[in-house]
Amino acid sequence: MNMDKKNTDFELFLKNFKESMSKLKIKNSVQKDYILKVLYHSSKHLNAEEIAFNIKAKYNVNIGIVTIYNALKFFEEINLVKSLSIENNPKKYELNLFIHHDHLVCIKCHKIVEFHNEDIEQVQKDIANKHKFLLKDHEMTIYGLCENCQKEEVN
Amino acid sequence: MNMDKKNTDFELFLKNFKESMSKLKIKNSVQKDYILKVLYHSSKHLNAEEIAFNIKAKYNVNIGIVTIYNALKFFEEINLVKSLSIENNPKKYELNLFIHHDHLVCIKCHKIVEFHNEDIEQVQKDIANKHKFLLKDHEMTIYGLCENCQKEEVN
DNA sequence: CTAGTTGCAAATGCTTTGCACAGGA
DNA sequence: TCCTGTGCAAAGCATTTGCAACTAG
Repeated sequence: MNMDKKNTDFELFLKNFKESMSKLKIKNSVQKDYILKVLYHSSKHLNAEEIAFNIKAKYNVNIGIVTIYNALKFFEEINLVKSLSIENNPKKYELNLFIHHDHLVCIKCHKIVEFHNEDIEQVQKDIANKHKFLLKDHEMTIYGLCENCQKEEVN
Repeated sequence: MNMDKKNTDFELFLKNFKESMSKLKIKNSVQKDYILKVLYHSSKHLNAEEIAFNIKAKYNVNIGIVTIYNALKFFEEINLVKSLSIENNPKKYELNLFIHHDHLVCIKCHKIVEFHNEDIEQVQKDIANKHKFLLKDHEMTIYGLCENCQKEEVN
């Protein structure tokens, strides 16, 4: 996907989002637009500070960290964003637009790789049923050493 | 398992633990003993404050919260204890003595149910291999509403 | 004796809250 | 205009750090 295509896709997504908000009588703001824009275009999961930093770096716009937290909380409530907590690090956020996926995390460099696995999707249903839980979501995180960090371990 | 049996088991476990520490030239302390005792006898996952509270309640012994954190960190390093972070709540700890298991968490009452599933154990290996990660561990947490909380939802 | 442990007080770091003000609808 | 969203300053809370006193070996 080239950049023009991705930008157009984003504009479309943003337009839809803003229309939905209007219907729900929720105010739009440029701050929310920028947060979504950065999340949309980021290949990595970002924490609140990184989102603010990226907006400043890419668009030279300052957005208060409180606003970022407020917006992320709101986005999570409406299920547009998902968060991921790894150990004691700050929460990382990503848009929740596509198919459910889980994460592989390198315990050394903290690189995150996404994966999707149908067996896991099925197993979660069986386990929830067995324990009479009404399934809402699941999170699977595999910890290990990525290829690069394995090499460095040898040194 | 009756209480006498469980206490005897614990005494044996503690004896072994202390001997291992001695061999490694690591000092023992009554504080660590109490922390292990509470974790051993708890059916639930406990956070640092709860561990301190339980030691006070059951044995009328005061242990500084810093000491609890220090000990838990040490226990995690030697792989005797595992921790579990759920959303923004304080980390919960459990002894890591038995077979690997994962968790079902009720999003309403925060009840935690443990489960073990061989498919998940196998799938994690396949995924780690596929992405050339050296597998260390994994965590799977299923979120849902437990039986009781589903009933309450109706009201 | 002495190196490692304890635990108070203070610091840290992420996140939330209180509130005055700005800006969408 | 009215009401919600923004964002500074301050608070909150789990956890860590600095360090003096203590203690196991």
